Amino acid sequence: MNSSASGMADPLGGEAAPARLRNLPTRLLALTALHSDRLVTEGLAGADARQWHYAVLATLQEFGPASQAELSRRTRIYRSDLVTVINELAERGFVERAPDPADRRRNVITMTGQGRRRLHRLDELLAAIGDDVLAPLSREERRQFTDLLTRLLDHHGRSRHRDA
Amino acid sequence: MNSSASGMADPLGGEAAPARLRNLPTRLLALTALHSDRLVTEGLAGADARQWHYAVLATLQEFGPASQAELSRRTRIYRSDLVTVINELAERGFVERAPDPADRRRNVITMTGQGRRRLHRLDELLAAIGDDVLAPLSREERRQFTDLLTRLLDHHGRSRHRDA
DNA sequence: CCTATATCAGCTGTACTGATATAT
DNA sequence: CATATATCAGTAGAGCTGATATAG
Repeated sequence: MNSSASGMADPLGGEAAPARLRNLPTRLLALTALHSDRLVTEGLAGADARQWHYAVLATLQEFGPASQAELSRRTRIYRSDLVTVINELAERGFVERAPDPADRRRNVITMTGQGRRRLHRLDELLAAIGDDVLAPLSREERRQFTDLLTRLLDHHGRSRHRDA
Repeated sequence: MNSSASGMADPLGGEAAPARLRNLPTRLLALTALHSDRLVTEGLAGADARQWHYAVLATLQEFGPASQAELSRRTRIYRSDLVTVINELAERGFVERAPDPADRRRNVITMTGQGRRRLHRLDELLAAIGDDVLAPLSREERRQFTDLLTRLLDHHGRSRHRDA
């Protein structure tokens, strides 16, 4: 009656998780983020967009034309993945890619007027999705929540673990 | 070692992200979770374990022997993936898989003594990792943080998934 | 010579879907 | 027949790595 006739992990009729899991902060964080990501991805997909599109357009808006390498640094999108993202944005007329005459290794990515309009549309969309994700929290709690996340991120951003 | 000679997205010397991204709650959540997941995965890998192992052992400890379907419902691990997880745990002697004589569609999964010891070891490990992830927060802030996450999860659990 | 850039090809692990054999 | 279980095969997208051609 409930659901799982295929290999599904019980969307609807789930039984209770053990206390160890219910109270594990890292797990709560992972599950919340998973759900949030899903809402964001679905919401953007409905407008033929992806998170990475927004990240690139927002960066161009704030810092002006930039090379792909710079966009990579600011958005944390891998340069290899950025190629595709810029392709998608260029196909849709939101950015233009042109070789940099001053440094011919680089492409200069510039946002178009359409891209600017697109960014504003995505601003609205993401605000709505954010409201949905944070729905159960009061305004003050939302402030708290983003503040705590920012502090966690800052802390870990300073201490990088990469090597081994 | 510090920065990008290959296709890397700026481990260390990243330039500032635009305000739109720095303030986007869904993005903060995603990045924090990504980092947390990485610490958890690495920490557990150092002990030849995975998050799913812990979820299954914790469930068995709290609710006793169970079928794979029940474990799937309680842990949210897909049944198809549970097969592998149980294999791994069984190989290591932490659980036993036996056909259920009362319902021969089922396997009954039972935790062994070794499994119990393993669970306690992972409890300690995860507590240490959690401390690491939440390091910059005071005890009261940690409480707040997990409380906010729980409320978000509960809220959304009614519509899409279920936990409790 | 060494480094940075853009691009390409590919890997890994996670979440998820679909199908099947078997049992109830 | 309809449903539940365990298993297997496979997909989609994210995050990441390595290599290469080219430019500084």
